[in-house]
Amino acid sequence: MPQLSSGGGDDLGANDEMIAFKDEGEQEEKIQENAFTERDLADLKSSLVNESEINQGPGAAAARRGQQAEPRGHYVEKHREHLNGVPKQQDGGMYKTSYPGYPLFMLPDPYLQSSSMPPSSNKVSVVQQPHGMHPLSSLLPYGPNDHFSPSPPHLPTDMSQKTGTRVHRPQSQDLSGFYSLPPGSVGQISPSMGWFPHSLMLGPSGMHPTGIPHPAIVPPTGKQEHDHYDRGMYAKPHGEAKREKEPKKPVIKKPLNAFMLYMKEMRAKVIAECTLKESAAINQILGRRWHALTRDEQAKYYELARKERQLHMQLYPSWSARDNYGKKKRRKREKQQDSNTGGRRSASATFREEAAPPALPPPMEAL
DNA sequence: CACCCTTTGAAGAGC
DNA sequence: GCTCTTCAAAGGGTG
Repeated sequence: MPQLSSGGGDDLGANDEMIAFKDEGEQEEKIQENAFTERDLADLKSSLVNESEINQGPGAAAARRGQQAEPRGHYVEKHREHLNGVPKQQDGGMYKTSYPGYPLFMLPDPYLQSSSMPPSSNKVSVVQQPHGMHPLSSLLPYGPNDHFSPSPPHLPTDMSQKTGTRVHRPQSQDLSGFYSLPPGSVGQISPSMGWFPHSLMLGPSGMHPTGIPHPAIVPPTGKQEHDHYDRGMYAKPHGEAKREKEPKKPVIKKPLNAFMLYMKEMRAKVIAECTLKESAAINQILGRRWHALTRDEQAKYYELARKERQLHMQLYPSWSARDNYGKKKRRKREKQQDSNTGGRRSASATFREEAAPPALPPPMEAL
């Protein structure tokens, strides 16, 4: 069980949360990770899943796990990033994979070159890696089976064209640091980009002014928008023609925070393990696992999230989180007012606030 | 079909 | 500065 105080000099900003976790009776879960996994799954299953699923749970999960762990290794990025002198972390594994948010180029691993570690190995083995995959590898949620085409024909080869995006990004050489993008590499989208929403390949609307598509840009139609958008773009039913004339402003999504990144990575694993698909239940499990993570493990996600925010800021300097306010239907506040106390905040969130001061931001010295 | 649920964290608004 | 709200992902569930 990792000691919070052992982290050494660089404060990664997760201290407070981790301290709070101690109070949540999660300690034993760290001590017995496997037990934890099975217990929390069982807990949720008992309430959310029928017994037949429970019976087949671990075995089936193990079988699935075997399939999952495989295709990760080749996501390793060799190129170095020099992101504003980001402090070198103890675990280079964080950067071993191209980050799905910025799949081509993002976060090449400074520590990877010497890479004494095979891509699939687990330096951080405390909680998360029963499957021999890197924590971030599943940030590429869609595997080789994904129908993503590595070099989509509709992807403009002329990446200099910049139209339609509402955001303006000043020509910044800093991006080279983010992207480490070799000439022509945009057309060489690796399978690791399987996550990549097709809509992002569609050109102006989803294309960053640099020509580098960004996952934060999505068509404005909502959740599965990229699917619909694709269909609209390629199938073009009659009714769509009109819509097409009105160029939709792409919605620039918020950058994912550390937990979101963690969720994105681990969701598939949890689903495989517990055969649950209901996201609410999955997220509960993930929330508990998040608390069970060691400081270092969390720190990796905080760092990644920080980089994502940084990149997001560079890409969309004029973007504000407020831009997306109201994009989702406004939550029914009457409901929260009824329940009172803290709005939509969960019990655990409320507890965290009571138990510990607000979480420190990710380390800023790297900024 | 739109929204809810559920999680954590970031950011913005309001006081 | 603190509190509250909204959104980010995800996909089954619900009305």
